[in-house]
Amino acid sequence: MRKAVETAAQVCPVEVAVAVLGGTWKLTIVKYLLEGTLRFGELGRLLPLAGARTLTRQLRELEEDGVVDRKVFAQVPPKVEYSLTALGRSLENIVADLDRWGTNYASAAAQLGERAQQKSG
Amino acid sequence: MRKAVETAAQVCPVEVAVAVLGGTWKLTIVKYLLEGTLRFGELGRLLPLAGARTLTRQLRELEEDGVVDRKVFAQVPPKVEYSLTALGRSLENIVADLDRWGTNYASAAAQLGERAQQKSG
DNA sequence: CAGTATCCTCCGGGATACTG
DNA sequence: CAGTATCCCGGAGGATACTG
Repeated sequence: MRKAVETAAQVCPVEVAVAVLGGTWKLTIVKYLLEGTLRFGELGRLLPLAGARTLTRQLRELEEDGVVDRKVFAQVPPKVEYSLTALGRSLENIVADLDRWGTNYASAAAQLGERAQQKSG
Repeated sequence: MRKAVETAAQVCPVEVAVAVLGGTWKLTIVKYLLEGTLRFGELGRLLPLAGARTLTRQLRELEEDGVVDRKVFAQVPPKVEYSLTALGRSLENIVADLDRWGTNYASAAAQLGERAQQKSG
């Protein structure tokens, strides 16, 4: 259990959830993996803005937190497959809800933004 | 719209959700506000680990992102009330799900931890 | 009471170069 | 292909002192 998660556990269960899932790219990774196993390079192409080092770390943390499973094939060229654990799959509804909320938020925020512009402009 | 949120919007709706809700304390604040309006000091007492400066910033960001509403009473001693906007209230189910997931995670992680201990110890 | 101002530290995340 | 090593920067979050 990572330190951030332990601290969160002292506070509130929802805080635990954000400690595990809150990193940049993490929930998007989970969202993609919900559709099936992916190799490292495939994830990289799906997330063009994420660097290899960052992507690696996010995946390692998700692995350490028991959300994703990492399978290394001992071959040349190397091949590593990422998939969700049962814990990861249990996020399906939450991810779908957050996706809807985020979509809705984007349009709502666009209107907030317009009003803010009228205030300041 | 905060920069972090804008960046997230370029990536995926779920990333937007974590950009808005991902800060330390934020979802816990929302969880408490779902039960009713709270004053600044009350939130502070509910979150003893959060400093005043941090709490203030989280609340301001939530306000800027249209999740919470801040109402200042022009009186001495000062009084400020925080409540959820419609956007904030729309998080009710998500917060409940994350709370359940976090609770379940804590017990599942305890067992992962035991196994990890057996590996490394 | 509800903050602000100032300073500080830690670490997430990115850029680049290199490797088994 | 799937990383690691190294360096760097910005920003989140905390401690303390002060204020309208």
